[in-house]
Amino acid sequence: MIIPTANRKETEAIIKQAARKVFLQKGLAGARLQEIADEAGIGRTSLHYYYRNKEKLFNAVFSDNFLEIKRRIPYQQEEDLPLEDILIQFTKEYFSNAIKNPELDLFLLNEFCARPESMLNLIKGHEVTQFILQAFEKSIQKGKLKGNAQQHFITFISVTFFPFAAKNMIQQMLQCSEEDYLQYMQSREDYIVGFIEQYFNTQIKK
Amino acid sequence: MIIPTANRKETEAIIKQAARKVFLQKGLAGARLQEIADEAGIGRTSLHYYYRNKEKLFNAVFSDNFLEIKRRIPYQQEEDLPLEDILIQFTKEYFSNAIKNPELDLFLLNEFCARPESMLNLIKGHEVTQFILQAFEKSIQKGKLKGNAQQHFITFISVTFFPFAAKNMIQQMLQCSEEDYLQYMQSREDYIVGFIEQYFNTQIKK
DNA sequence: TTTGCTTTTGACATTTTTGTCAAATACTAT
DNA sequence: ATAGTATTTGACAAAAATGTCAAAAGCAAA
Repeated sequence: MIIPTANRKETEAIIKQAARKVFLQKGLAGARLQEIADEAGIGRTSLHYYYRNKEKLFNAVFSDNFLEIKRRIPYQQEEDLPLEDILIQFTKEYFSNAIKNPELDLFLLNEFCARPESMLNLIKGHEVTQFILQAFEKSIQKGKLKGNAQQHFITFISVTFFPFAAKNMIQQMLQCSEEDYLQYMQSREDYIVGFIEQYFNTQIKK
Repeated sequence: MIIPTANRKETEAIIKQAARKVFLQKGLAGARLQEIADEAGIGRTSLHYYYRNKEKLFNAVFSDNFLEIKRRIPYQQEEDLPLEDILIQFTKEYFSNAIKNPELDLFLLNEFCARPESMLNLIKGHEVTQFILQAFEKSIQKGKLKGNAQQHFITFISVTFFPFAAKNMIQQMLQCSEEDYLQYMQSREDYIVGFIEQYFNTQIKK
């Protein structure tokens, strides 16, 4: 009798990491098993041994990323925090995770397009979206914020999520290296905090 | 002697339109020539007759989209307009085009990832990026705006570009239909104008 | 209607990518 | 060391997708 050795899990992890890299860069259709194998430093045939086929491999990597996403989107039910605090807290935790994995965001965007159902689960199982949306609504109801909750919500997602999804685009637009980009993203966290304080707070003063 | 009949151009247009649809939906790697042919209502072999191969077809469609994108990104060299006016003008023209073609934005984002080189040309050939970035810089230099030009630039791109790229994601998050989404985008144009006036203008008053 | 061209079509070839299998190798417990 | 299992490998098969070609069909002018 043989226990699935630690080595197996290790290899699986290496493969998934390699696959992840290639999938994120090239997408499901564009990824080549050979490239993944090379990246993992194993023969292509071994890929089939561990994961019968491309789709299975993709799903394996992907369900991992589900978990990663949930980790990345922290959610604390302190209903009564002021809007500002909710947004800032979310931003901070989101950024600290997203900076480690900027590629994931574009991938997500695509999945929402390619496989909406599976993404729906992700959202449904995780109420943070509704929570933030409602935070905007409440703030408006209380007269602390002017305007439309949905639009504010979209704005908030845009300024936090998009810069990661558009990593390559931004690099090209600002004509900067990856290091510069990461630098921008590092300081962007503080920028966003300032943004929240100014924009979602000064609304009423107009 | 025969003049390339009007019919040829027509067929080419039909093919390109079909190809465009499939490419935007599936990306270069994911698109199948057969599907494009079906979509265009012609035999797959004819595709090769008009455009020798997939890449040529892609480029043909794509250079059209280059034009489309350039059309979509209006650029007038009125250097001396105030920042606000520049941004608002850009936003209006951008929105009027983007609403007709939300798919293009996500496609672009992906291409920047998968084929950065070809995207570079698009940007290089069109100075609007630099123009807007510089508009931010000038405004800061003049003391009319506080903060960092790059960050503001990213914010501006985020709130305009992202909501189109994230069409499906937003639909799921707001749990709304496509019509609702388009509705939101319609009214978002005005929202953004308000946003520009408030945020990129009130910065100094803090 | 014939000539000379363009366009379409289907059969086929090629290439690319994925998937299978059995033999070789490595590993582990007895 | 050996048996038994896990893993790797390379040769091969199959499938999927692209690309080529020549013959057929269409069309317009003489």
